[in-house]
Amino acid sequence: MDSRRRITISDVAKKAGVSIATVSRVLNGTDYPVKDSLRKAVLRAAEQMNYTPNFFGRSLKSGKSNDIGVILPSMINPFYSEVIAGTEKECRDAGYNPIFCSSNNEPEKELEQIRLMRKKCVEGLLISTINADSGPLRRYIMGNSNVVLFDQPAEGLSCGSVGYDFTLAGALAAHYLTGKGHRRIAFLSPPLDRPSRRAIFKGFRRALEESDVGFRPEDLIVLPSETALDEKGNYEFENGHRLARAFLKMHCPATAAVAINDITAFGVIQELLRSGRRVPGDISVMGFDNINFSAMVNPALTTVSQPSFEMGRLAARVLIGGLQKADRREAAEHILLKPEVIERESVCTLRPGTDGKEKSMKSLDNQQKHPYT
Amino acid sequence: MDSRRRITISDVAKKAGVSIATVSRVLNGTDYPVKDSLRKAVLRAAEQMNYTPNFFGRSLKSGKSNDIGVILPSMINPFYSEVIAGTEKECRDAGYNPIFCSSNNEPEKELEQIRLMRKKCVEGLLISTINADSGPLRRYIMGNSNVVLFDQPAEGLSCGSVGYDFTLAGALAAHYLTGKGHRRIAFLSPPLDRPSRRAIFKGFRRALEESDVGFRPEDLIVLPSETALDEKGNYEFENGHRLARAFLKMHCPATAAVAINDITAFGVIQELLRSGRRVPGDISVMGFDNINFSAMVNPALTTVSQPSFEMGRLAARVLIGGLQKADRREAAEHILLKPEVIERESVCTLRPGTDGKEKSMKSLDNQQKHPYT
DNA sequence: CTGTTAGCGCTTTCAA
DNA sequence: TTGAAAGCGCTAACAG
Repeated sequence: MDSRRRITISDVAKKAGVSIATVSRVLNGTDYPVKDSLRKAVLRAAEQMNYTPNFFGRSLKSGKSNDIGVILPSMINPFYSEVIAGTEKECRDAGYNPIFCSSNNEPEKELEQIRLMRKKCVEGLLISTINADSGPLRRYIMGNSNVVLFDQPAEGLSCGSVGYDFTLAGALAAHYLTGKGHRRIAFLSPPLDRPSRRAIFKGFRRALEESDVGFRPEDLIVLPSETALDEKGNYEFENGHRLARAFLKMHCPATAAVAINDITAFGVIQELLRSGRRVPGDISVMGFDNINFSAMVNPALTTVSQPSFEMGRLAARVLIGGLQKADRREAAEHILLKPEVIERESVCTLRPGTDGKEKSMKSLDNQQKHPYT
Repeated sequence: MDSRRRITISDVAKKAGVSIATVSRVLNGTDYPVKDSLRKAVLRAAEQMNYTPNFFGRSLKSGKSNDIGVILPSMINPFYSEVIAGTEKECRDAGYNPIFCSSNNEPEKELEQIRLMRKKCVEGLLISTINADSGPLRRYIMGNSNVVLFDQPAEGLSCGSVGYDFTLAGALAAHYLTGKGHRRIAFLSPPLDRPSRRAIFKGFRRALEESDVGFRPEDLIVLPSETALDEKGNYEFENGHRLARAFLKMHCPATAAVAINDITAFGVIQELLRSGRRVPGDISVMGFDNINFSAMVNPALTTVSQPSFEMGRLAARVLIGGLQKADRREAAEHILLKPEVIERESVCTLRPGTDGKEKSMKSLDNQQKHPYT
């Protein structure tokens, strides 16, 4: 960054008229005893020369980088932006530097990023993996130390994790909607290839089957393939458009639709609105995630929250906690975050005994609580 | 990451029965001549031991880190998420690793991040500064090398920059709206303390004054102070709510409102809708930025684009270009990105000769082109 | 073609 | 209380 050669510790030592050892001692703020006059001289020299210690020298010597690698499927998706915010805060507060990188939803790239992080000697790794099969991951994650997985479940990896109860989330959505009087509920999703998606659907379906309303296979609308993700990354919205078109085309009689996540729900709502349907008047829509924007769209989205910021923060906390324990043989920590339904405006309550084609009522009334929390 | 001591180059050398120099040569893929049998032995040993070179050793020796620091006001704001995506792509394609960090909109923190990046010996720095006064920045940005500023203008710094024509953006919005028949247009913003905000307003006001419609001071509605930013970072939306309330309370007769950015516009629209106004039926709303979500809200937001992804990409490109030029005395590169209005659904066209209280017409018609491009 | 060796900047023993 | 010196892992100049 300087145009000139970088100032090193020995430049400072020379100027202050002391040894490099002394410089190192005062600049590292240890309680090592140094005569006050020398200490002042060092401080002044360093200040005057605008000295900045070189991390590489230090890290090479100490074997510690102070870095934590964070690998995400995407950095443009607001869900992960919120994770990043939580992670960054927690890491910096603890004196670590997070290094974020995205796998861009490509399994091979994820592995590449892991390799890169190893080269950079990160002290730990936070991963939201898209390698459904944990095999390849295992190769790079040796021992159970210093890695915590979050967001996406990964079986058979003996490392810490911060997960989310996707199954319960699906169930919560089903209960909420049936509680509002809906008897036919469509489930709208791109291919159920990720464990998280499958879990949401499983919970949703089971909750319906265990209630008196039941679930009909024709109410599951799955896209044949995911929309290709462009550079800007908002393929999920486009998925929503396609899903709504499919829904409309097959004249699905559902009075409510659950989309696999908030952005997809935005696409569904927009397409429905453009086709002349009212939301939630004609059909109610729910999402999953509760990203910031869910509160900003119109109608504001009723959704099931996945605490993104908290997840990012906790993942960092678990990792750092493990780092600081000398004893690595301790059991890895596992945390499971709970979903919660966030009531807003995109779901209407149906009057009992009707078939759902009536007018909407704002669902902001809180009278109908869901059975879980 | 391993539970055991890390494998070093000399471990590999020992196992392969060669010197460390040979290992270095084959593993770095130079065209340095090495006998084929030895090369194979090295490769095999490295593979078997799962050897990963240590960047610190390499960087210390070579003086190059391959890292590029990127400092942003926020990582949760989707505008910057898009910048990040562009930057990450460009950096990785060129073999650099971007290191993202946020100043959290705090000038002091920005400086701290710059210091940190220096310690980490980044080869260059990309900054969207919030230090309006470039004085403190200059202290850390010595020489004109290896820094490029983007997004926010900063005067008097002799480094590369990728800017955006905020003034033109403001003018474009004004022209677009007057072209649609609007004669009273409110300008809604938190305090005009940042150069970018001031520039937008300046362009907006001047365009109005130079046209036949003029600008009235009472149509500028500025919040006394910005909403405090919470951890989740969506204070701009709240600003929009407050702005709309102020607009309503003062019975502003404007038929259109321009908000300082898209998220603020979302807040404005939502509050207007909740007060019973129709958008764009009763009042049209425009934003600035064209973040991904602008297309997802209802009505979809008509806005003036600031090419975020492109900006991030270009900033990285300019920086890397400079890095690779041996001659640092060359003039720093400056790029100015142009705004463009993105027509969607939040602006209606007024029939000439009426006072704007009539019904909306979808503005998706493209008949009325704005005078710039 | 291959190996030996000198450092890169820093921390930290060890000796004074 | 201070300084000398070893050495972290790696690259590259130099010698063979």
